[in-house]
Amino acid sequence: MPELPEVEVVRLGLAPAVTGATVTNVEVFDERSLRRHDGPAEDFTHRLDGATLRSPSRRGKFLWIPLEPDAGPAREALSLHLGMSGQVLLREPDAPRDRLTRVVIALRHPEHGPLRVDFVDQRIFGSVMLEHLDAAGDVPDERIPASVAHIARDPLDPRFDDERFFDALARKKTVIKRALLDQTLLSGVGNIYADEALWMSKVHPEQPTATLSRRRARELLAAIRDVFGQALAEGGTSFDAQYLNVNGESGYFSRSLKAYGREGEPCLRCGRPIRRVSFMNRSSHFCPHCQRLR
DNA sequence: AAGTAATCCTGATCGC
DNA sequence: TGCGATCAGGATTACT
Repeated sequence: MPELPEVEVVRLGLAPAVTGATVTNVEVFDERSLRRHDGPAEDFTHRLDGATLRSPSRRGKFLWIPLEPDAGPAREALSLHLGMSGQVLLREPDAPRDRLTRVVIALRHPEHGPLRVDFVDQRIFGSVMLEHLDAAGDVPDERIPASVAHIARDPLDPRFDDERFFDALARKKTVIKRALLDQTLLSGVGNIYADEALWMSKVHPEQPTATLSRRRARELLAAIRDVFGQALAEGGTSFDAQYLNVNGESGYFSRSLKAYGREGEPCLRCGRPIRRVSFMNRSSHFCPHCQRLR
């Protein structure tokens, strides 16, 4: 499932294609993908049609493309969240559509000509919407969508405050994996990269956050950045401008996973079998030998 | 404040 | 061959 690296690969792929392009047509094939848009599909279609797009931004797993305003700072953005199974595909204008395409946005770029942005989503947990951009508060001139306001910065954000994150962990009365998945503490981490970062830093997923030493918390945060960077590097190498594959399940990043999905297979450090346990209605994969509760 | 459960969903897979 | 059950879970909301 798409987490920060996958969403960033989408952003990087979209940037040259959409920046400065004008929307020439919008088609909604399944209104459920607009569930989070405040208004009917026609409202979405009419407001987006004719708009000129700016360079896309991202925080955690949230992606948005500001619309060029008549004057002053951008006030509106096209927001996308991939949910569990969302994909964004760049296509030629007359290319066939994937069966699971929910929304199609046709563009004309001043240099590259016409092209299509297809939002494909099997499980429809993802969403597309138009929403307001508001001042972020802590940084002048930074504007973020309303749906992102309550999300913490992600660990690749230069303004992410490491010490503040450690302080929050020390105060929390919960276990570390739950904290990693809490997007208000830090954003961008999902089930797969949580397991990977915990394995890499040898932290047990159910270690209470308050008992994690500052030093181990620091190692864990470094591991998150490592795992993200590695996935980004892989996504970068297999990136194709015509096809932005972000399907994590069959996706390319799975090649280097050390814990997730490896139940019963030998731990790549100690050789003992990786265990899988049920946790928060999902799965945790970890090495019971390397990752001890302390 | 923390944790649980329900909600939103469909395609792939598996047992019978 | 087909059919029902199971699984994959990110974010949000409503409760306890």
